[in-house]
Amino acid sequence: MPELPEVETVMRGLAAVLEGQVIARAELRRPDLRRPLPRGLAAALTGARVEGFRRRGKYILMRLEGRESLLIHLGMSGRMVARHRDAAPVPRLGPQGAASDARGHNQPPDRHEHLVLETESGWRIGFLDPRRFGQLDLVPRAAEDAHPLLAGLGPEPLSEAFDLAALEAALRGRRTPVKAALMDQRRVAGLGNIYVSEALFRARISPRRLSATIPGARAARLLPAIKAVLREAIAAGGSSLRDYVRADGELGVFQERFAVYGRAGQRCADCPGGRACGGIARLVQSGRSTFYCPLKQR
DNA sequence: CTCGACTCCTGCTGGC
DNA sequence: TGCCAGCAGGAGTCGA
Repeated sequence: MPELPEVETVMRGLAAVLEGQVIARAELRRPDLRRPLPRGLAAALTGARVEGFRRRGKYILMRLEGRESLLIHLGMSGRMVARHRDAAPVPRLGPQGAASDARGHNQPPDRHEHLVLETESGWRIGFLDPRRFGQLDLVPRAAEDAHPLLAGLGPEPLSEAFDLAALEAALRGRRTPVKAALMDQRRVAGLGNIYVSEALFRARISPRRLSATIPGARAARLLPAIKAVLREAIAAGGSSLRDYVRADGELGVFQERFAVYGRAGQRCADCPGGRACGGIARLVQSGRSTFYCPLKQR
């Protein structure tokens, strides 16, 4: 589910309620997600003060007072939901993210809520992940970036270090479609299926074009396209399609500004006049849907 | 090394 | 109405 903008938004929501707070209680409700969770996870969280957060690619790092950080990956369907004990009941999310009228009280615990944190100040944070593609781990603070899940990640696309030379280096010489190269977290960290499609549309580059042919003028268009679409999506609170909600329960709204993602058959924005635009096309690459305008993207 | 195919898991949607 | 194939924002593993 979540790509960099959604992860960034979730992290900010968590920081707003957890920074400086002490975790009074931590309950792990199952021993594994896709993989076994570290033993002692709940014990390590209980009683710890949360010092701060940072994001690396699609991973969130929650720094605990002491020697460890909690590493969080939301996978496809992971959500973090923060609620204060004094708040009014929050309606359950139904299909399409629509709120049902179910009352918050006396509901059975959500069977997909795998970790629950409660702070001394009354906040309750649930980690929910129906598909269980997410990951949680404890990582020594002194060597966060050496964690196996983080060590191989490519540059942060919104960092200054991610400049034209860095993008070209990531794409140069690769004989795979540029779509796949940009999805590869070892090349650039944080892009996923939505924002790759959107960035390629903005840069007028076909997702089928070989990565090796991008360096040069095309990379010069692609770099600002990547940065802009990510920045705009963060400003919009991410994109809410199915599972994703912000930690505060609000929905992101960037999905309303998708130019191509999920819009097969529709006309793309300001397609050149004269020739008939066949509309936005959908194709499958590496088993994932790609959306693009065959006329504008070359 | 590099690739695509397959796999993990649950839930929703759309077509019959 | 009910059933079921297909699809979903991710990423590790495997074999060619």
